[in-house]
Amino acid sequence: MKQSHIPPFNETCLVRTHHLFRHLTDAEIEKVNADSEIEYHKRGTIIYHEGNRINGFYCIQKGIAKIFKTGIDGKEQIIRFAKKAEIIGFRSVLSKELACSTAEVIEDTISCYIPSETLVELIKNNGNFALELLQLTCRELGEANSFITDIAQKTVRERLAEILVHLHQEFGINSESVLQISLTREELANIVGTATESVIRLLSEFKQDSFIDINGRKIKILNLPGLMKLGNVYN
Amino acid sequence: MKQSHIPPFNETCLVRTHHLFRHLTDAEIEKVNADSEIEYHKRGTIIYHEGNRINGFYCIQKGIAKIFKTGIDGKEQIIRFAKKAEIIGFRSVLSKELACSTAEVIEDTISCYIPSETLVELIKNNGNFALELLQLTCRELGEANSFITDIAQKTVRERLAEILVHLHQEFGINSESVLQISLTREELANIVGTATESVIRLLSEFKQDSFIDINGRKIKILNLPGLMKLGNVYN
DNA sequence: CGATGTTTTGAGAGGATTCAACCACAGTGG
DNA sequence: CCACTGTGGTTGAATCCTCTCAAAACATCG
Repeated sequence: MKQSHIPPFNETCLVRTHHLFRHLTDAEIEKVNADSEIEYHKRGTIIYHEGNRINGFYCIQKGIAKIFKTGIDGKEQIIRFAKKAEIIGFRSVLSKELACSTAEVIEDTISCYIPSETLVELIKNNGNFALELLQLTCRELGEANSFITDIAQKTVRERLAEILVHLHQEFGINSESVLQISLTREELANIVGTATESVIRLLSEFKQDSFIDINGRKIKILNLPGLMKLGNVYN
Repeated sequence: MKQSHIPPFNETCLVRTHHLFRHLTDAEIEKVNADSEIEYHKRGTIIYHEGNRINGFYCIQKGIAKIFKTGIDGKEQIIRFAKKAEIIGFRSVLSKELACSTAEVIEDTISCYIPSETLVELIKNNGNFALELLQLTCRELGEANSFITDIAQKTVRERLAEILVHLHQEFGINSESVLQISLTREELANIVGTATESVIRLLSEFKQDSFIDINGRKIKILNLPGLMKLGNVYN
């Protein structure tokens, strides 16, 4: 529960701008803003930890966090990332279980902490909001199911190619075609579900075949369609 | 969309008895019962098919269905099972996408089809129901995430042992310790995410080590704690 | 400039898949 | 009644993908 104390940020949560909250009334937005707190987290900070109780959820305003579960002998499995306008931690809040994943910052975040009572009240009182949140959860569930199928059926090579495509979709590339998210080889391995060394070997193969170019943690996407084909990604 | 026509079943949906629906008012239950239709499906029947639009969801009253996704070259990946009092298909209904999985009956079912409008109305008008459904979805999402971690990190042997434990938890055993769900070797493989031959080999290893006994599709659980240990299952 | 963490590369071991052949059994039809 | 056919289960052997272990090169940072 470490929370970095950094220069004040004189703004309320940007709730108004979040798709999820678009159905809230002015009064409700008022309430959410009043109940919530801005938090600042630096790279490497844990926002919440697997096994702990959490009494609220977070809406990311800026930065990126990785959400992962810890498996046997401590190996982490990255479930997803959360970036601007996405919410994390609500799953455990709603199912009233202890957090079953850890959220760690990989790019300094500003986030908005909203207590669970506020969330539950919104769900109970605002049907459109409840529906919106349900849809969001269902979409996440659908993605999780797809990932299960992929990880069960595809080879490591296919999965790595697919993950690169997904990262491209989710975080985009800059003017030089470099992925806008910087991950260690180990983190990539922990998404794909493989060993770090395998990721390294495959990345350099992809490089040799001109699908990508690598410069440290900067991955330049040279041939997106090629990667999609490699990863059997259709969409 | 094939629907077996079998002897009439003079009852309304057993909505009242479902945990999920406990917060409905009498009027709402009336409405659900009026809107819904009983359907009978025999083993092998498809309740809904991946890629099709579905305009309602199903509440299983009796029997078992397997929910699976179809991966590369048609190999199926079983995501979960649905038995009495569980609902299927609502995910796609709510996220307004085409069905992204197929539901096939593996033990004759009686189910209750409820149109999506009815569901959406309930969510919008009954906050407690919305919350309940959200919690259900969150729990499913949590399970999916655990499964991702397992499938990514455990060996096939561990996963198979774990699946046997899960099936034991979910479907129980009869007086002779035989699992109350009957699956082909291929179906087992499609849960675990492996080849049919691997399942066969491992099952007979488990048998040799007296964890289980096998008689065709009947799997007798002889040493549950042993299986849990084998599969690194803690709970 | 040590010191620690990350990335690379190599070699060997092993787990899991694939391919192939074979058996058991039930249902079909001549 | 029995050959015929199809599905599900089993076993063996060869192959290959992936992991593990080990060591070295790099990088980053106080």
